[in-house]
Amino acid sequence: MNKPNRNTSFHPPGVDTASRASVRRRPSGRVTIEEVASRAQVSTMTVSRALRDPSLVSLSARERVAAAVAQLGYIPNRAAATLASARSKLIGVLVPSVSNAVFVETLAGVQDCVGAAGYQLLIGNTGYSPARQVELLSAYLSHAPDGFLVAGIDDSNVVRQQLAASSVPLVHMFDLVSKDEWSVGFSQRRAGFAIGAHLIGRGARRPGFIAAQLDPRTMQRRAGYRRALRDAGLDSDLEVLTKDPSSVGLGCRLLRDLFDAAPDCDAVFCCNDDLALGALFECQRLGIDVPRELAIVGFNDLPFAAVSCPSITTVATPRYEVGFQAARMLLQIVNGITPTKSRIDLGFELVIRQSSA
Amino acid sequence: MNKPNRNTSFHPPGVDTASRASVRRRPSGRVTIEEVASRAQVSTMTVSRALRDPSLVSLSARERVAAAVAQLGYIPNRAAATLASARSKLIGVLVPSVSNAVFVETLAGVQDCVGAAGYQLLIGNTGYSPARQVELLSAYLSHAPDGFLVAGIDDSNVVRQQLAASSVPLVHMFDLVSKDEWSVGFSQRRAGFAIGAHLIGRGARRPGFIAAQLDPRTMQRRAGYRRALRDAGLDSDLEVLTKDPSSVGLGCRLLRDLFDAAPDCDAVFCCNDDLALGALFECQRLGIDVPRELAIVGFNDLPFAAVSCPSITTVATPRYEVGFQAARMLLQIVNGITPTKSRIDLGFELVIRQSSA
DNA sequence: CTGAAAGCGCTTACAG
DNA sequence: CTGAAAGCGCTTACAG
Repeated sequence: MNKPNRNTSFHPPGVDTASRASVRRRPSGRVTIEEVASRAQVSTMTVSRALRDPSLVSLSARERVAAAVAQLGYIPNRAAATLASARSKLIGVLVPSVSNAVFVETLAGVQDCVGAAGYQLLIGNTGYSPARQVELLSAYLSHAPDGFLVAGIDDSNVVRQQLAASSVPLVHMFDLVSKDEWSVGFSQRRAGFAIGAHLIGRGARRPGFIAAQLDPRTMQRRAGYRRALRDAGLDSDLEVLTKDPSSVGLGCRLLRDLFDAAPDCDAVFCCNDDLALGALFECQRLGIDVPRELAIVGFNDLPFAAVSCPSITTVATPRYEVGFQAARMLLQIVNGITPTKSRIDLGFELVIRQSSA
Repeated sequence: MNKPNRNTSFHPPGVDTASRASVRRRPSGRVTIEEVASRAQVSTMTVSRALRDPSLVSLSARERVAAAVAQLGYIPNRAAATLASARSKLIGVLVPSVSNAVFVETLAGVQDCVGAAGYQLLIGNTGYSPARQVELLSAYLSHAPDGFLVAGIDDSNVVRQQLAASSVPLVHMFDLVSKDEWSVGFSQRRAGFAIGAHLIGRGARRPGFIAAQLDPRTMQRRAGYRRALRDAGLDSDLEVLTKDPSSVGLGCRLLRDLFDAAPDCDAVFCCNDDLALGALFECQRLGIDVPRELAIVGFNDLPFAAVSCPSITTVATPRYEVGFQAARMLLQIVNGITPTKSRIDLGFELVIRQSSA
């Protein structure tokens, strides 16, 4: 054993390994790279190399290191590695709502992409609030993430400044921003337009729109949808909007409000599938036949939309892919590779089902 | 400016601040505590104290530090703090499925509890796989989390060893384990029993059970449910089980399978609300009247259960509270406070609605 | 392919 | 209330 005594007040007479009395130690109890090195009869540098890139090290050294690591149960200390290398292997992810099924799948895409490369995620819920964005950002910045992946970031003020000042690379998810920034998403506007066009093509004379939260993406869908109606010479002003957070129950309420406002309404575009499901339930309760009396369209294609009764027409969004591709882009940037395109449009697909057949 | 020159190859003649030629620097570009200290005319220790606990520092020092921090845009480097203090302010959270709405709310509870104390979460998806648990655990261990919060951790083998060896405090969520470990949850078994008893009390003669995933918690619900049936002298063997992951669509399929197996089935306990919703949709498609011909009961009380048509009887589970309380318990342990109870049973509530009225 | 030295940016443990 | 010294456990930047 050539490991020095530590953590002991017992000094065997005659043998004083800590002869330089001023040396103080603060042992953390963890096995360090130094212990692995001494056991493997190599320097700490060789252990470090063997662990990060075995090809840099001779076979015999590699084997001795592996054995020592296994015997000692060595686990590298990332805080030390981060401090020394200025690489945290952490990625900050900011989404408006982690409870929203849409972002849950996006996070899965991100996770699947970065996990293999050994990155961990710091996931933050901005709750659509700019103040919260600023808060989270500074909290995350102290962890020195190698990059940021963000959805629905306020496009003005403090947030952008903070980000720019930190010089941490950032990729936008969902929002297709200006070409001098990085982004992966699709056009909410065009998706909204496609829905409007579908309802018109199907013969709707008095379509309505119901929406909650009223975040920018929702408002873009709305703009596209309204454009389609106006292009066809239809009234686009029939809508029930609320800033309340979206839920199935809210869909029930908004559907009722819509019908109260316009009993002749014959189609409704719900800004997301939860609202559409609520609208469908409410129609069942009110005895309104879907789609004969009222066509219903949702947004996102959540799993239940395909199997409800009737099944729900919706727009399938590439949310998993948005997360995956955005993460891939970020990893490229982090590793000094310039992505070929600064803006990736993943498109969407209108899925016509029974609720508007 | 008493800040030494850095990052420059320009050496003004006569003034050589880096006279000791052997000193090499690897500047990260970040503002450091040293720069704040020199600007505030105090030592780095005073800055450190002012930032962590202002009460340890004189008012004037505090003010100068605050001003310097603001002027320089200083952001503390957590990696350095972690290395020096052996406190990472990171908490590892392992759940079976981050896409499951149940765990999403649990994570929200955890977040709300630890966020205020400045902790960040490392969230991992075990996918109900022991191998994945081991993987995630070692990955997280290198970040030296101050504690772990886990749900559905394999109760045998490697996992527990890893955890014990690391001596990182751990609290179990959902599973109420032995009293010499920490846990917050409720009795799945009793909840299952309550459902069985309810269906019997309501007059069910031929109840069935459908379930997916078949994780331990599901099997505990099943055990309680079966016990209730057997206590009442009913057959408890009518069930359709699959290891496939749960979904609304799967609920449709399992309901059909159940009816194919037993056309006289008059009630069904679905192991969760997604399955129950699918079962309800399928009944609507098949023209089966719920609850007259078939009573349906779900589990978890997800938001849609209260507003579907008919609304769905289910068990309201304290999933947010499980996360919050478990996090609270963990924080106490981390801070050296011994929680009064090692096992907190949060209970559950049977919510009877139209689908089994 | 290998290693000795220095440093990353904080906090601990002392000492005043 | 304040500060100088040492150290946390790695990796960078050199040099062989």
